[in-house]
Amino acid sequence: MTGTKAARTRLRILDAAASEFAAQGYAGTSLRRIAEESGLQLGSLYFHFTSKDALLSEVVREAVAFAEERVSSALDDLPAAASARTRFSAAVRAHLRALHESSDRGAAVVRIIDLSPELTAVGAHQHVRDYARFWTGLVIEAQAAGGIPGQLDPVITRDLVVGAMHATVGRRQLPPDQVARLAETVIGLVLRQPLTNWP
Amino acid sequence: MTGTKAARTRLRILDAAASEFAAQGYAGTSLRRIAEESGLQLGSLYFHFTSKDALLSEVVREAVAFAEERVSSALDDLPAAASARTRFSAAVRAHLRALHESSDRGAAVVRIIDLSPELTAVGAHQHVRDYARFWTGLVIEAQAAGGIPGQLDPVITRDLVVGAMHATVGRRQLPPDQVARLAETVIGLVLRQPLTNWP
Amino acid sequence: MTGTKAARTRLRILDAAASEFAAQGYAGTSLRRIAEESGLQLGSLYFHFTSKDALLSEVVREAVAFAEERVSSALDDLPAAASARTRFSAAVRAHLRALHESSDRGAAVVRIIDLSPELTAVGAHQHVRDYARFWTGLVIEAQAAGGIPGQLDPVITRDLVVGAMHATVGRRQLPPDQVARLAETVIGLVLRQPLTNWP
Amino acid sequence: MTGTKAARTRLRILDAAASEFAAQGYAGTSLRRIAEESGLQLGSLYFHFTSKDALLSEVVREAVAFAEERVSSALDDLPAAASARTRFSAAVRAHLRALHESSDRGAAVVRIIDLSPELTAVGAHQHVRDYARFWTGLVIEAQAAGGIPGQLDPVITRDLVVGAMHATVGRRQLPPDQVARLAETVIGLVLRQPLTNWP
DNA sequence: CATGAATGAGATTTCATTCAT
DNA sequence: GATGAATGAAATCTCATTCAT
Repeated sequence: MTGTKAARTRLRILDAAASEFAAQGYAGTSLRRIAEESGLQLGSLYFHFTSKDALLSEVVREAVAFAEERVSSALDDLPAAASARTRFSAAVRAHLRALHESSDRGAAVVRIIDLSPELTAVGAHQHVRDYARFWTGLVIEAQAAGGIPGQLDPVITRDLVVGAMHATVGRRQLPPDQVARLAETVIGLVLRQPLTNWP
Repeated sequence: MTGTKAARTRLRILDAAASEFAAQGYAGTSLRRIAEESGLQLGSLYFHFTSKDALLSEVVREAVAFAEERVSSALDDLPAAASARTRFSAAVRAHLRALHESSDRGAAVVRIIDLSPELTAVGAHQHVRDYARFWTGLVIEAQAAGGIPGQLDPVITRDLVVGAMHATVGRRQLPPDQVARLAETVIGLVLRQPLTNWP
Repeated sequence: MTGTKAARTRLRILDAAASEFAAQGYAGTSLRRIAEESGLQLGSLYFHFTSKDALLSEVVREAVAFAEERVSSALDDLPAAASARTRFSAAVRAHLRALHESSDRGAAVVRIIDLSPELTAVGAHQHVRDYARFWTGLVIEAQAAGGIPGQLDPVITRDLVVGAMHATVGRRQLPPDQVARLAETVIGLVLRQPLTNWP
Repeated sequence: MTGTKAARTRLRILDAAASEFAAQGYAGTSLRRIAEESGLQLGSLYFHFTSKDALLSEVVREAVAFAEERVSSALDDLPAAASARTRFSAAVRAHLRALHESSDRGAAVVRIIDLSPELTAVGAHQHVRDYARFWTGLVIEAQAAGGIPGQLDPVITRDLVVGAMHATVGRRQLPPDQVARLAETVIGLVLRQPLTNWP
């Protein structure tokens, strides 16, 4: 087993919380439901998290870290000489896969990040900002390589690209092949690259 | 005076509700706050709307109608011979202006549409779907004219483009010139057209 | 037409109120529903009645008067030489018919009289008390004639007999032949008279 | 101590609820008052009962069980050879004592059973029906023994007898000797037995 | 005669949170 | 580590009532 009993319970809570936050938003999520989903009594949550806000903060932190780690390792898997277009494409694919993958971990970020005044109050925006900066870099690389028009503002462009990807997350989970189609469409639209892996 | 007394009160409520829904989401919005913003007592809301759901439904209906009307009339203002690229660009500009302008009326749609299981329950998705179909048409036109790669799925593409625009709506309202920059960036990214009106 | 327009509206309100009070009790009855049933707007009720209590008071007064009138005239229709048993039997039949007859006028009394602390507050108990005293007389007559055991307390007995009759009023209305069966059973039980009009 | 802390609180709530339901009816009863009478905060009720309906259901169930148990054990205390008249009389005495005694536990049933559409919704009518069937048996026994006219319909008769007893329950509680007088009057009226225990 | 618009109090229910055990 | 019991505030909604028109 991984870690102590407390650590495993903690994970169950985070899973349940991510799922609820993703599906109902911050205000729409009740701790009672999270407790039920975790197989705990309501009061027991407070042994693991000090408040609803703290729980949200952790969920967001984990979810961003999850996406970041996926994208980073996808880039690391590329040959050192990979082109900026290849790197950008790989990042898009990894990010979309992370968003749509199991257990709502990814979805949670997206759906909540935009909508919650609570996030700022909770100080979780820092994680998000770091990750965003990372994407700005990818955009600038792609512009330098001619994959994205150079005269566009890189920050605005990054917001549009990331926003477009986030908009693909819905309440139902998509099967992997549809996620792949999404990724190729993003790439085709943004980089104007001929599509790969396309049926 | 515009309309009856009730009609004016109704408008005040809808304004307040749009603003609250946009800022706090459905679950996070309290009718008490809407009442306060409208200068009414809580109970008085129920003279004008039968429930919170009904209020949401009306807000969404009005907001979508507002955006639709803006975009339609922007297209109608174009010369009959306008190219598909011109039409697409005009639509993007009008849509973004509608979203960022006019006391959250537009913003409400965006921020809520994605997050609310309530919308479906409330039957407001129909308005949204109609408007979405309208954008699919614009994408197909642009593809036929070579402004958007023809091999991309038009529905997915439409979701990405509209999603990118919606992601630009934040909690604070943007000044008109920033909205214009957003629009030109979207156009530059999607149509790869040389930017116009750019400082 | 009977009376002025106001008088006719007043009747519609009383009918609706009797029906609602009978079915839902005092607290469970809402003026809005009464207004709807009467084809009026809520506020318009107050032109005819000064409060919910006043409306209740009127309904009870009318309902008791209705039953009283029915029973009195049934007794008046008897030959002057009619026996006490005959008179008692006729009263039972008339009372039960009044209770189960159309438009809830009768039912209203029964179902509300017992349950409402409001009745006392509203001063409507006087009508009820008068009618009750009338029944005490009938019981005493029947005792004198040997139809009811003489050693029983007439007031308690009256409460039991009237209570038994009232218990027959339910939420659904009974067809006339079932009301007749009820009446003959009451008579058979209380007076031990051979049943009449029995199939 | 009797049972856990929760069990004791639950009892306090049920007592308060029975008293309120009996005095004010279902619609007229406010949970806030029940909470106050129980020495709890309003919200705390929901730890013990999921809704007002559930509370009503429990009160009725308990009250019927209480009356049933009293009557059953009164019959069990009789010699095996006791006559039907004796059994019927004992049942009447026990039922009336149960109704008028013990902090509204009994009264609650009576006053609510008739008036509440809610009872059906709440599924509590089953308990009531079972108890009613039990009384039908007593009536039939008494008819066989000649205590009640054999030609009367036993179900209607049972409704009348039980209805008469229920009508004796008022808002104020009666002292034991008055309850005894009531019982003897019912017996004298229904069975035409010479009265016993009579001052 | 009747409506339209609003009020303020109160209803039931749900919530995040606490703390003794 | 976790539960059981309770709290107090806030949520949505309904109610009887008022009064200008």
